[in-house]
Formats: sequence, C-alpha cells, structure tokens
Amino acid sequence: MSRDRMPASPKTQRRRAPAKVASNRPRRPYHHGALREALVEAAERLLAANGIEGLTLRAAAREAGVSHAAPKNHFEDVRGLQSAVAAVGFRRLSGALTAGLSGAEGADEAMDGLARAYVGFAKANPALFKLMYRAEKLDFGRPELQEATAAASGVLQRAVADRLAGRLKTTPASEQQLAGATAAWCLVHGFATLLLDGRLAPVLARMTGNPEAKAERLLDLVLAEAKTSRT
Amino acid sequence: MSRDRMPASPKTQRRRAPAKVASNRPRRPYHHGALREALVEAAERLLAANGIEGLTLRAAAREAGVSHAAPKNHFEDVRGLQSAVAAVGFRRLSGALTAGLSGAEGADEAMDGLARAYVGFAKANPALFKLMYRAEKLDFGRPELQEATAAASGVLQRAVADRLAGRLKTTPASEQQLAGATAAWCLVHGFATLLLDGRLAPVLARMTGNPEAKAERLLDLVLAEAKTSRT
DNA sequence: TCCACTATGTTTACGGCGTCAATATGTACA
DNA sequence: TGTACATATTGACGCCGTAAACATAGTGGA
Repeated sequence: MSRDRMPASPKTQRRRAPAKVASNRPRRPYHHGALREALVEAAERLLAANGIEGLTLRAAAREAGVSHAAPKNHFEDVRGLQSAVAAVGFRRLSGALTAGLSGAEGADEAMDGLARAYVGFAKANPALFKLMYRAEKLDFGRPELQEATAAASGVLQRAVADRLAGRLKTTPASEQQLAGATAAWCLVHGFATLLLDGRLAPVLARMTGNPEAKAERLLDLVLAEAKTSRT
Repeated sequence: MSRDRMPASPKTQRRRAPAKVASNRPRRPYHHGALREALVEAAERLLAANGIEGLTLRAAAREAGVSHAAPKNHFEDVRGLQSAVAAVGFRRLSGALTAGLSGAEGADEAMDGLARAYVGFAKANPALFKLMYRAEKLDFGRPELQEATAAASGVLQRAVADRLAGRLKTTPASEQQLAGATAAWCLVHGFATLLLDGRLAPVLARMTGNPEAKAERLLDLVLAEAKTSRT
C-alpha cells in the first residue's frame, strides 16, 4: 500500500521543481549514513506486512528512501539481503528457544517448552520463518547466516543431549544423540511448516473449542502422541 | 538453456519472412489442439529441470510453442498452472503412498513403509514436492487440487486408523486418531522438508557410510527414535 | 448454404523485478 | 590541497505477469 500509482497525469511535470533557486527544503544528504541497517529493517517490515513476495530489493530501497540501485553497494544481490534478514531471524529463534527452555523442571518438560517455543516463533513471524527455510533465497556461504543457524541448532542439540543423558544415566552414543535431536526437530518443524501453509486447517476444523487455542492443543496432542507411540 | 538471446543484430528483421509467397513450410496450425495438457507437461519438465523458479507462464508457453499470452485461455493466472501441476503431484504422491503400504506385515511396518514412500517421493521430485507445499503459489479453490490433496491425506489417515485399531483393540477415539495421523505426518514432512532444503546436511556429514544411503539410514534412526522416545 | 458466435491464439503494451554500466557526490587520507 | 575511494543516482536491458485489442478457426442455427 501507498505504492499505488497515480491514476492520471501521464508524464507532465515529472520532477516537482527544477529548482534553480536553491531549494530550501532540507534535502536528504547524498549519502545515507547507515543504509545497510536501514535496508535490513525495511526488509523485515516488508516481510511482515506483505509476505515473502513483498520483500524485494527495490521495495526495500524505496522504504529506505534511496534509489533502486543503492543496495548494490551493500548486498551482492537479493539473496544477500534475504540472507541478512534470515540471519536476524535465526538469532531471534535461538533466543526464543532458550527462553522456552528456561524454567522447565524435567527433561521432558524442557522438550515441550522447546517445541512450543519453536512453533510459537513460527506463528508469530510466519513470513520470516518461511524465508529462513527457503534455501534458494539464501546464501549459506555468508558467515553471518552460518553462525546464526548453528546457534539455533546448538540449542536444540544440547537440550536433546541433556535429556538422553538423564534417561540413559550415561553419556549417549553420538549417533543416537543425532537421531534424537533430528527426530525432535523434524516433528516440530513439520508441525510449524504445515500449520503456516494452512495444511492443518482440515484437522483443526474437526476439533472443538476456541479457534485461537486449537493449534496449541493440537500441538500438545501431537507431542503426547509422539511420546507414547510405542504401544 | 537454449533460451539465451542472440548476441548482436538488435532489431533488424524481426520476422523471419514476410512470406507473401505462401510459405510452404508446414506452419503449425493456429490452434494447438491440446494446449492445456501440453502446458502442464511443459511445466512439469521446467520444474524438474530448473526448479521452482523455472516454472513460469511464459516459459511454459515457449516450451509448448505458443505465444506468451496463450495460456490465459486455459489458466486464470500463474497460480492456475501451478495448481494444476501440484494436483498431478498429489495424485502421484497418493499412488506412491499406497504402493509403500502394500506388502507390509504389521501395522508398524506399514507406517514405516508409508514414511519411506513419503520421503522417497520428495527426494525423487524435489521441486514438485516444494511446489505442493507452497501455499502462496496454489489456489485451493480449484476442485482438482482439493480432491488430490484429500486423496493423499486419506491414505495416511486410513493407515493410522488401522494401526490404532490394532493397538487398542477397539475403535479409536476420533481425536486420538487425528493426533496420531498428524504426528506421523509432521515427523515425515519435517524430515522431507529439512532434507530438501539442505538442512540435514550437517547431520548427515557426521554419519559414516555410503553417502547415498545416509539419508535413508537417518530416516530409519529417526523413525526408531520416535517409537522409543517414552523412556 | 452462409453467417454469426464462441473458443482459442497473437500482438502490443504496461509496470515491477534484478542487474549492470556509466556517472555523480561526498569523505578521508597522502 | 588534491586525489583516491566508498557510496549513491540514472538509465538501460531482459525477464516476468497481466490486460486489451485483434486474428483465426470451428460450430451450430437461420
């Protein structure tokens, strides 16, 4: 919105004032000063407001009040900007996961907290979450992004390792640790992904109760089911 | 490929022959005859060859040897074509799931077969699978697509209902059935999604053995883990 | 038989996108 | 002081989706 083009007046008076007379309106300085940060913030706003399609280089440049080619000086291409935004997202996800972990009593409770935090993050930042898992939009060569993703999966892996250690009373085999963390991640990521894509709507429609709380209750049921699926 | 533009010759001779003299080269008939099917097939090829970004209306029209606006007569917009392709994908997925189910002995074995079929389909048709779960590219108002998705989730739900029935020796509560099917779907969909997005690469890198078989073994480990996660 | 109607394709045009090359504008360092 | 460098602008290109106007067939009714 606010980007709609004018209805009439085709080409007359493209510039509002040739201004030989030293326009006294305080012109923006030629150089922005902190364009990179401004672009990333603009991109986050666009993403939240208009979804993943709304995040374009040109839109971000507009939002920052800068010409369409200016971003080229700060990002090699679109994927550069998208990767920077995704990195912010992964850092925030790490924080949310850590917060979801804190205050949990046992290991199982910790896993539930982690799961709820993961899905909660996805629900709160749907477009950002989708971007974070759209490989073709990201450049994993960027260290910023690599570190951010590693941090997020580190939180998950440590939690799983703790749970396994508690369960087995011994340091868990590396492969089992890997499988456990992966299984938990898959379950929770599948839930978040399907939910955001509207794929769980038919299931939710068959549940009773407050529409707001249905998704949370379904997640609880799924987590419980996953714990008891062995007879 | 084969779509690169000519290096020189800017605008001279746009049409290869004004052809007052009744060109005897057997001109394609003005009407294609089966353009809709041709477009869907072209779209599938483009998808498989160039990924999800490679599937465009104009490219499909080119592939079908038709002007770029011709598809408008058969699909309201891009999402129409994408939805048609996704519907084909869901129908194929139903078939693959049913095949994965057949020949299984017990209920647990059936679930494993289902899981392997789901992930196998995703690995065999990565771009198609991604398209099938890209809500913004699809129009679920189209009955064709609705039926195709319903068929696929029907296979999964029946399998889960059978397993629960066998386990409980009684007809399972509807909500538990729902949760069971959803949990299975989430686990397997999460695995497929993360795998296609390259997100399991760090995990796979830490496993030993044949690179080809690693992903399958990881899936087996994950399925086993999901079955024993209750202490 | 012929003619209008309808379905299907083509052409042309528009704006949005990413990207590139050429140019302009400050700034900082020698 | 002057010059090199980083940053920003302008304009152009080809791609995309979409729409309107027009062309070409096949079909069914007068």
